Amino acid sequence: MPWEKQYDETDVLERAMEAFWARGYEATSINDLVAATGINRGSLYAGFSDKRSLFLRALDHYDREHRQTFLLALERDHAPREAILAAFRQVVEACEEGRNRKGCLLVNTAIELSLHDSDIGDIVKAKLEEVETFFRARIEAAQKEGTIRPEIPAAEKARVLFGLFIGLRVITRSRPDPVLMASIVNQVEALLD
Amino acid sequence: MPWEKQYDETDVLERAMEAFWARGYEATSINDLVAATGINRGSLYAGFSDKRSLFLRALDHYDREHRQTFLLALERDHAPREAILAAFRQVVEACEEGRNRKGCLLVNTAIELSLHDSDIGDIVKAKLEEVETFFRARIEAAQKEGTIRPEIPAAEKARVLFGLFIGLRVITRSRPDPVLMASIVNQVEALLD
DNA sequence: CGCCGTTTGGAACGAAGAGTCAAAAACCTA
DNA sequence: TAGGTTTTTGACTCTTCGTTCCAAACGGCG
Repeated sequence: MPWEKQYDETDVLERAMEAFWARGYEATSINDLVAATGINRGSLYAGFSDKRSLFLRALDHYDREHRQTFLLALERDHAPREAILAAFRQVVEACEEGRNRKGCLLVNTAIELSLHDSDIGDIVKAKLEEVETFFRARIEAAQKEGTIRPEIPAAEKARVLFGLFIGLRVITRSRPDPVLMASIVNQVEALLD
Repeated sequence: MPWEKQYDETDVLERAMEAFWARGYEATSINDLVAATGINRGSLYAGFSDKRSLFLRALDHYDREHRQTFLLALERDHAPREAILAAFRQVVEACEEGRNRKGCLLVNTAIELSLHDSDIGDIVKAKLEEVETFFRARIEAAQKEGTIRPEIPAAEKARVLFGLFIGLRVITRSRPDPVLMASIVNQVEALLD
């Protein structure tokens, strides 16, 4: 019967994701992916069909292991209002400590591929909408709790936070200036008052 | 003596810029550029050295003809406070009319190339800082005029507007939802009160 | 008119791109 | 231990990439 693959699929996806995240889709060659994942060219094709399919899997991996994990952790560890603040603060923190200067793979992909690959565009759009939904849900929960004023329009504010968050992710990749990032975090606090 | 070039350099730069703007640097091949500009491969190399140099020139052309022209027109045609609002409104308008779904070349480039090409990174950073400066200068002018309250910290607010503006430009390229964009414009009004 | 230096156009180059294939290696079952 | 199946491997194809080169076309100046 079939025997087990020599590589761990999740491991390969993680490394491929890192490569795409760092350089983007077009600038990452199959050779780069072979080097990054450590498995052979043929095994890559046998296991993941082609470059685009691998990218799709890597993007999905990113969404689950980063975007979703990130938001769930915030939801779990913080009160609703603080969760929103923590989302911004943690991104800034990771950037300043050099842990993440690559921005957000979903945002990077939105810019690189959304316009010309509508399948990917739809995926990215759907996943990013969940970020907006996260903000809205936290605002509504905070309003129930009494930590955000009830007359604030949750959906509208969530959209603004979403826009500001996207801006911040671009900034972390291209101009990680602490002063600039601090101003944005401050504004988030103000937005919730 | 040498005779005049058969093509208009500015014209070629404009078309090359459009190509890079639509697809990004890596995804635009020399063949694409030959097709887009209408001039021959050899003439492209004779006139612009190589792909990267042509991109640099196209980026500079974008900065002058779009970013700078855009901001100067706002400064000329609007009162300080309204100029800020108009900046956001005009971007949304152009997007909704389908005139510009390509986002901003500087923002797109910030994400695609800033991290791995520091020359380009520096240029993009400098040009984008002028957007932030525009916001700050308009706020300060409005404060002198009395149309924005003097106790608002101009530099800090300008940084927030800058972040929100970047977010909006990403959104115009990847998820041009009128409701989403309207919320952002509304928030800008609120920010200036 | 004929020379000179540029521009032009397209063929041609080597390198690198994505993707394929067949033989060897590896594991599981018997 | 031997057979059957699947993964692994790296050499291979074919295309496209960015770039170069050179002969032909051209316009101004003597």
